[in-house]
Amino acid sequence: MSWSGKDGGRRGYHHGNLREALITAALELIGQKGPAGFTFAEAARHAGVSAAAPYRHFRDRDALMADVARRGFELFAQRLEAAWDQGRPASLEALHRVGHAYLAFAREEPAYFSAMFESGLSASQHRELHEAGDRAFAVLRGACEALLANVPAERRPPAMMVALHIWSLSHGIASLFGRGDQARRPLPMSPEELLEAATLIYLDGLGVAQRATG
Amino acid sequence: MSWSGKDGGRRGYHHGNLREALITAALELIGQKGPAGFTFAEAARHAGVSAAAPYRHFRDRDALMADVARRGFELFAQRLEAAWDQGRPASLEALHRVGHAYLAFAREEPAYFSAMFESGLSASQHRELHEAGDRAFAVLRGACEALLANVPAERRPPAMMVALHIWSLSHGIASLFGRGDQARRPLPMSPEELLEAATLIYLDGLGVAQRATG
DNA sequence: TGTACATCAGTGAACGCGCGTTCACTGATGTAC
DNA sequence: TGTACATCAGTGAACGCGCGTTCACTGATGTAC
Repeated sequence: MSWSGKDGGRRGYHHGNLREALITAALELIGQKGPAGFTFAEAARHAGVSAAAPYRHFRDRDALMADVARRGFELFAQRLEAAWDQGRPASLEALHRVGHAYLAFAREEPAYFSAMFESGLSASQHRELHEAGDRAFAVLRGACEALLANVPAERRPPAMMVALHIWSLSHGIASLFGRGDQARRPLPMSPEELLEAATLIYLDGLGVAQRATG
Repeated sequence: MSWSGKDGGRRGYHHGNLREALITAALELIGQKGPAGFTFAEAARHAGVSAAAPYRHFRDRDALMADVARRGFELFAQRLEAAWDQGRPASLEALHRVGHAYLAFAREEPAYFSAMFESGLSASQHRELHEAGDRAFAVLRGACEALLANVPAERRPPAMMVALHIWSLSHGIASLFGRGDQARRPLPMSPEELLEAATLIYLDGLGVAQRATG
């Protein structure tokens, strides 16, 4: 039974919250079988509803997938934002927390992660999806700006570039080693350690690590 | 017509090279519609052959996909190896070439790239796939060892870690920005520039950039 | 408070479709003698 | 060189299946008066 309710029986002819139930079902299926192994019909079955019912809420399978991905990006942005916690107590420490949050999201929410990055949806065709992705990136970018704030202007690297570098690094580690559904390759160290070490070395190369800790 | 032959007609009852033709068809289909949008039946149709014919060459769809991915890793390793060119004329320059080759592969061979990294095949279940992936990584690892050779032993970082860092960075950039099939997000600089800058900064942080150029 | 009515959110039957898979078969190819 | 035979690599028909989608329908809910 996928729909909520204490008594274990449908409350009536109407489901009550089918839209949410379909999204939950989609997440379960994507988590189990990857973004390809999820069909409109099976999501309906999971929600305990006829195959025609989902059409009241989503135009087609892609629309449902896009909504899952959008929610994923929003949850992702929230998690990163919470980890950043306005850069307290120090921006470097907070940036490490953001990196951990990135990896934690990939590990704990593999279904969202798949829908966001591997579902084959083109962000250009789904405006809200694109915007939600931008909001998540903006958190990382804001963090990098704060981190660089103490660097003298004449030798301050562009925050945009730094944010792209750290995003790419985090994403690469998450994709290659940090997935929850299947450990892709064994590592001599944890993904978290790998990311933290790389971040430190990179910031050292920028010459901002020491300052950022102060 | 997918099978080779000058006259444009099947040479006879036998295809002659169906195995290759199926792999070519799979690559076309994956390139067009992603790793999910490829079926055994459609690959057969592309090869101009009945739906039952592929079973003479592959146990099932997954076996064909795994073979595509394995070939992808082997081609990938060759490209990286050629780009490295034994570290000539200097290891840093050669390492940049390897990075460019990584991005070029993702852009020019999106079908292979998808099959290798996004097809949902578990490397643990396909030994040859795992081994082929290791051979590709070994090229990068060898490059990092050469790059670090001039660093005094007491402050030399582990080549394994450096290779993992650079692989992750390259893979992240390729996944997020460098795909040939769909430009995922606009960038203020090219993926190549982004990767090259990150590599330089990172190596600077390791304290090996200057030595490596010499 | 009750009633009539509009709207909403489901049902379930039906359809065409393509896929995966099996099967007995047969044309083509290679080889032993 | 010819012939018999084994093996290989295809065919094409058939099957069950699940999916996507449409449709007229109907039970449930909300609201105007």
